[in-house]
Amino acid sequence: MMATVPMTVAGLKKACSQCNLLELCLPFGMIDSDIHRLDELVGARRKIKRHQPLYRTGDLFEAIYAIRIGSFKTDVLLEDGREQVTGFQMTGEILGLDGISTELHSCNAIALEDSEVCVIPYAKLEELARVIEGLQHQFHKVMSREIVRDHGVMMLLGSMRAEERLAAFLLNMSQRFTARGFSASEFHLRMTREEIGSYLGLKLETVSRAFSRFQDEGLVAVQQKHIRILDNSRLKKLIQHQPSVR
Amino acid sequence: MMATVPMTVAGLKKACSQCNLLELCLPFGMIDSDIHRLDELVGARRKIKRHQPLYRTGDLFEAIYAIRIGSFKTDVLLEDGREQVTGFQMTGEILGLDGISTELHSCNAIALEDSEVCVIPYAKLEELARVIEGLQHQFHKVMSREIVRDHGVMMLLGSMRAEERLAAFLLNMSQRFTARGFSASEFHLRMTREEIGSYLGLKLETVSRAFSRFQDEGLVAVQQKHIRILDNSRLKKLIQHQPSVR
DNA sequence: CGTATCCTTGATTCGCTTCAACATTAGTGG
DNA sequence: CCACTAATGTTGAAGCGAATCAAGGATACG
Repeated sequence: MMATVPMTVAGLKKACSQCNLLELCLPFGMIDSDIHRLDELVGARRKIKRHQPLYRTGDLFEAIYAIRIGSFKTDVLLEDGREQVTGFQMTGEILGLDGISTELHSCNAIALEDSEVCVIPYAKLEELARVIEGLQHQFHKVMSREIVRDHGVMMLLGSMRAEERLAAFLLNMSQRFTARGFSASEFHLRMTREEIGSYLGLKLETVSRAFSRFQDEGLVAVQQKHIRILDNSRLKKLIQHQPSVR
Repeated sequence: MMATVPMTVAGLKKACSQCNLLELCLPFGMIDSDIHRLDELVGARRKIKRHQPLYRTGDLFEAIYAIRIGSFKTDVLLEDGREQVTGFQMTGEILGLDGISTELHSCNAIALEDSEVCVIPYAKLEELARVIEGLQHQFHKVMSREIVRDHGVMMLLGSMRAEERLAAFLLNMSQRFTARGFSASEFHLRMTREEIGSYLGLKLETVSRAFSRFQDEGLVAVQQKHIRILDNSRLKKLIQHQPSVR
């Protein structure tokens, strides 16, 4: 039942200890000697083509995934067809934590571009986490970080206006690109206006209009999916400033 | 630094193995022999008066909490004063998971009524989870469940209309009261209209109006905080039905 | 290179918010 | 125990922000 993971999928090359995403991924903060012990944890790699699912709602939960290359969105669908994007994930981030609770995945994870993930069999993770203190602690931190992130999105959806939401989204993307060694001020969004809108609780037209207004006001330069942030500090102010001074 | 927890606060009476909240709380699903080993985990009890915080944003994270008596809200505050309620918690539910990620709490947990919690020192929890497989697994499930719950709230905030949100909220409360052996159709809300509104991303007036409309249509009987659900199935339909059939 | 997808922009509509007044309940102290 | 007062809840009218409907334009992908 818990046999060795097949080595066919993408070959079992080097694992965590050789990976350049260390500072972003699960092993972040672990000591070197522990990280070497992780190499046995990552079973195989899996390539996912653009627009293809890594997993779907209802799929049996067996592993979590660390993104090596590319990016994903996660979404939840309502019976009547409404979609809510619950997050966008970039390299080094972990997918699949939703499945632990019921042993079935509770959302869809869709690749936004051709991507590759490390498959981390969950049973093996729990086993190793019982032996490697640092791994246990890091894993808990990853889950907790996801909870904190979700609270931030609730704040966004529940209390912010359209332009504030988009500003928060852009600053968040910028910060995450920076953490990956890319430019903080210039980047390429992998998702459509509709997906951004779904994530922010807005319609795609509203997202488009907000982009245009930001452009008019010299906050950002927008050319389709290519974004250049021109005035970071004014974007930040936008988030915290009440519209009316009351 | 990690000395024994003082036994003064509320005395160290019997712990998990004697508790009647087993099926709802952390030990859910664990085998009896393991549950007995949990008794050393729960350090002390702590009483929190109505409107008082169990912890606040920025507080050092040292423990998670299981609610024994009463109920709480968690919220996040923005610099400009805006509040987002991120959840309401009832007996058996776990508070404080947000603190693991940075070792500082990232939200406020406020008692909605006079309440009592079991203090679970986090260091001790990690330690025990390395030895008791069932505890490890249960703890992970609790965290994952929180993530899944948060995704549900995002769906609510991002994709639903005011009446759908309130219907979803009422059904959720009903289901949780049921799980605690209370009536599914009649219960007392501990939170104000403003707090419900903050949670649902609505103003208190909108919540009040939605309640009134539900009452007019015979879905529920509302008398301030006392709620009686009259037509459960119609409430459920409300959530899934698109307003327009297109 | 052609076509489907994605994006932008305008006009109008609609749902929720805001502002305001009043009603009710809960909490406090005499 | 009752009177008083603050907190909470209800309801109406008007305003506004985002959704909807609609058309045209740019891009990217097969």
